[in-house]
Amino acid sequence: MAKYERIADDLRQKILSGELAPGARMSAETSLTEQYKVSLPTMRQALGVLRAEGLIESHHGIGTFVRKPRQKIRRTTDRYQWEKDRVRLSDGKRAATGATERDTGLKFNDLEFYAKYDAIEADDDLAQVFNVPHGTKMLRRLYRTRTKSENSPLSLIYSYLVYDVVKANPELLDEENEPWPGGTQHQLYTLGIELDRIVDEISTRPPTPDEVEQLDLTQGIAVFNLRKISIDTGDRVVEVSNVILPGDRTEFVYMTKLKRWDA
Amino acid sequence: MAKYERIADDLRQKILSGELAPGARMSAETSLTEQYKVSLPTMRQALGVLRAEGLIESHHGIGTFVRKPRQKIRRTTDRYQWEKDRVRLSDGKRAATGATERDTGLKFNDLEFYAKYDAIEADDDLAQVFNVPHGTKMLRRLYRTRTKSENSPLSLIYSYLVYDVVKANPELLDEENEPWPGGTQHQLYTLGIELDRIVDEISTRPPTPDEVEQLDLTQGIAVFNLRKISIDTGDRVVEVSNVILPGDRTEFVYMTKLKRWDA
DNA sequence: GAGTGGTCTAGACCACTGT
DNA sequence: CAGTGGTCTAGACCACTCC
Repeated sequence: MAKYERIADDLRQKILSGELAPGARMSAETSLTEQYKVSLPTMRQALGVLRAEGLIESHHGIGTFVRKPRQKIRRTTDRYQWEKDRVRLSDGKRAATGATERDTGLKFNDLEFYAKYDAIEADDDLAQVFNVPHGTKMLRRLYRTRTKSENSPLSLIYSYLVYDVVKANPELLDEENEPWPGGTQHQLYTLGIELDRIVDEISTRPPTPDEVEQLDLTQGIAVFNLRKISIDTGDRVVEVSNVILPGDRTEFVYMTKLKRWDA
Repeated sequence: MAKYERIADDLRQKILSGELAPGARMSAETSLTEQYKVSLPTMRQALGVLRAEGLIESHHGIGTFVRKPRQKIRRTTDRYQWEKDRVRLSDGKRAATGATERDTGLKFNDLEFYAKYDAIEADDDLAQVFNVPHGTKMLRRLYRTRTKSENSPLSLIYSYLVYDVVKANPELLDEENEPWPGGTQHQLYTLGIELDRIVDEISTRPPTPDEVEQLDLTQGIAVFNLRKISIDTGDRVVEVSNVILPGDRTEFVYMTKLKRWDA
């Protein structure tokens, strides 16, 4: 077994056993090289292994620390029905709280919303999902929600709608109207659209360099890619969202109710 | 910007643009050091970045290759109802095909099953999920399914049942009876248990060194951790599975049907 | 300024694969 | 055997953070 693996194993065991507690500062790299009697690059390779496993994180000029488990965001299956039930409530009640607050347990005032709209032409992928011709004009909406306290972004959302459908209500074309009380389901409601079902496709992949920066990830932490497809009562795809969620903070919970056997 | 980042950016662009096609063999490291006029460790650092992004993979003694996108396993929401519907079919029909074949599109004969049973005492986590005392005797079942063609494992499954519940049917205590036609839902049926609902909790994390080996992953590829909780018609937790799935091959699809607004 | 992690080098040797 | 990637060293310099 390689030296760096032995060192990584040793340090991993110390972390998992609690000898090195979450949040604890580790010895400096130069000091560790003396302890383990190896060269600096070898020591750094060992630490790189633990970093990729999400066990430690290093901060330039400060030190290397044992990583604390992060607060999970639970995204549950009943979220969508909850949103639908709220669509026809009064404006005030809808504005009081949103789905993000529900997932995180945070308050409206803890969060900072950012939205940006633009128009694009449907690429092959979008054209296929929406079942519209390639090049169809689409409204693309970009959302970012950050917590004020930690200044940590919760997700990156890219939402797509067919432009000609949306323009029936010009208020929906203006990003200044975000955050919209009641969210997308209420926005669609103003167009006379009722949702029949929502399909979630969940995959995971390594983050792009851009996402590492935007979501404040450390090396080795994957992202969830959630594609959410909303289908209306006429079996038409009316909205598609790509939601990028940090893998270390997110948990999905889906409940499948089964039919009873006939008596 | 650091040298290794410039090199990684350059190679990444070549891969994404298709100049380096999927499956293509890259120049040897020593050759790349000459091209980019850097030292070997720096070159290796650049390649390490791309490896962590899942774009390339290296094989000792052979070379470094552009990674091909892998065939996805789709795990859909209607899988559980499909399993339940099959529980009361004849033995022959149940034996003909299983849920794994359904997810992957493979045939029974393409797959190699492995099961190992043992008895353990419930730790805090299991005791809480099952709502039984700490230390309760549990049947732990370990499953591995591999494709014969690729010899690539599809998942690692750890399934837990309360021992005293299972022992009513001694056949369920013997791993030699696996693969059991109709799977866990049919096994529970022989105990007189009918499932009411199944809750899936999905999270993602970096693989442990053991999982990297078992699932044939490369550095930087996360795993899905699916905790599947089966609840019977008496609101009792009857089975819990932890399923470890390779992040680069798996996609979850969940459909949420919404109630209609009152007319 | 002192201490930390981040980058980089030139060169050595080893381990694995295929011929 | 030749060619490949994997490991390791000793030492240098830089960039960042805190005091």
